[in-house]
Amino acid sequence: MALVEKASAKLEALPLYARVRNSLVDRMISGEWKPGESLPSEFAIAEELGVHQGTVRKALDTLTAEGLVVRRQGRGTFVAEAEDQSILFRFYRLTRNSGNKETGFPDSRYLSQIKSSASPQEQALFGISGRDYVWRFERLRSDVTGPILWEQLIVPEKRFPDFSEKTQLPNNVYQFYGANYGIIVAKVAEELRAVTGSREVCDLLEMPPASPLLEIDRRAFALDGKIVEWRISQCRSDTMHYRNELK
Amino acid sequence: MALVEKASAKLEALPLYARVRNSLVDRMISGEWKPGESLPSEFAIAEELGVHQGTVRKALDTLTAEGLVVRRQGRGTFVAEAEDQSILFRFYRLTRNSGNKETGFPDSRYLSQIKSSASPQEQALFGISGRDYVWRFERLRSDVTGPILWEQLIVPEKRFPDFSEKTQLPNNVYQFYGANYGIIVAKVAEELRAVTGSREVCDLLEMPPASPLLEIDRRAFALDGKIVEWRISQCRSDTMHYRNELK
DNA sequence: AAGTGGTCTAGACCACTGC
DNA sequence: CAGTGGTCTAGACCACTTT
Repeated sequence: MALVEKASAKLEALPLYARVRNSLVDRMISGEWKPGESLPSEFAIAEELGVHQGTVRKALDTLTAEGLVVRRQGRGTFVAEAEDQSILFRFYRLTRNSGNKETGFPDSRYLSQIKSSASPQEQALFGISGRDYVWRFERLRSDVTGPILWEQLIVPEKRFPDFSEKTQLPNNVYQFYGANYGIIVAKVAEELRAVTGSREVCDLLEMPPASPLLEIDRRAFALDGKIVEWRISQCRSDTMHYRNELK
Repeated sequence: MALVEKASAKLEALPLYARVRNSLVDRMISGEWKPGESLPSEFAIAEELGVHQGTVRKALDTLTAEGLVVRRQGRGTFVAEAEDQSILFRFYRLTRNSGNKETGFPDSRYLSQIKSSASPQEQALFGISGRDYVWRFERLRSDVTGPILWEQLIVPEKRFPDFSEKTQLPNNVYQFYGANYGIIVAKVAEELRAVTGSREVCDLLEMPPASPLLEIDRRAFALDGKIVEWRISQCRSDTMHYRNELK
């Protein structure tokens, strides 16, 4: 039952706490603990794996730093939900320019929602074949002041088997992925560019044609390292900006 | 000599390791240890402050996570330099689009360099008065393929007393701040927008007039929490993009 | 009161660096 | 070889949450 024989530990590449961390991640991937559910206590994990509680703590500290679990004193350790660490700042960096009025979380209007075969680029991105399908969503996000951004969202059908033309994506899609498919978004990579808005998008955003827009090309990675979502957004840049803090 | 009486620890708001961390940061701010210099060993700090070595380790782990120190097994603990954690990715997120040819670190050509009184916005930003001065640098950064970005860089004279019209800023200004003024840039906040390039900037960047440019408004914070540099960059967005990874 | 995570001390041993 | 940071165990006590 021990995670590894301690005698062989010296031969292993990774320190013990890192192997504990990995074994916990594996069990999250397998779905043993879904987002929002609690993990066993430090002592329980330590006993199960045959290591000291302090070593388990270090593994859990690592997971906390990675944002994969949330620990609450007196309550327990929980698989992080997309809600935790305030999605608004974790994955949503767009902010109104000033007059910091809270305009609330943006609402989404879906413009289209179709299943189609994966393009070569999508095949490469998602690691799927030409016979596989992807779902493409096109939506317009607005807050009380009006339209903010236009967005195309693409996911591989394989990982979201029972989608249909009627599937309603909620505002917080990452929580939706977690709750319904056990998919934990562990990392997001974004590329930002300034582009000239097409006539169609400018119309949707209620801007003059050829306005400069902030384009965000985002890939969301699941715990297993594979891309589960590709998203291209074009955002008004007159009233909004993208915030980033580097430490 | 002890950091705090342990008896009074219960009354303190912060845990011991956090107070150790803060006292170490204070000494970095005071200039006792400058960027690149080494701190005392864990045991030495522990003895000096009258705490256990494990507590000092936790404080140093925190500082490592914050990027303020770098630890090297067998050698010691060093105040982080701007070079550490590879400046290219820490504070320089601009990358060529594809054909990932390494085009090298961009070179800078200075277009102007003047001292002038602080505008109201600059007074607020830097916390200085209307009688204080700022230095404004305007530069064009290029790599082997040509111009990449135009940039205006503003620093308060107070913190950089012996600047002159002849001061040559090196490419890596943060290392320069550290080595020459003991200023450790602890945090950088950026706001990104898409803008329409002015005729002058488009000319400098060798782009058609009114091209969409990626504008980056950046404030650099020193260890003491004050802003030490304000920078506005406008970057070509046809060949370059801004990369960001959210975890 | 019992169970959880958070802090702090204690000490052993390992791995790496530089003399 | 001595000195550094890195890992791992061990156990005490505290703070918070739930029952």
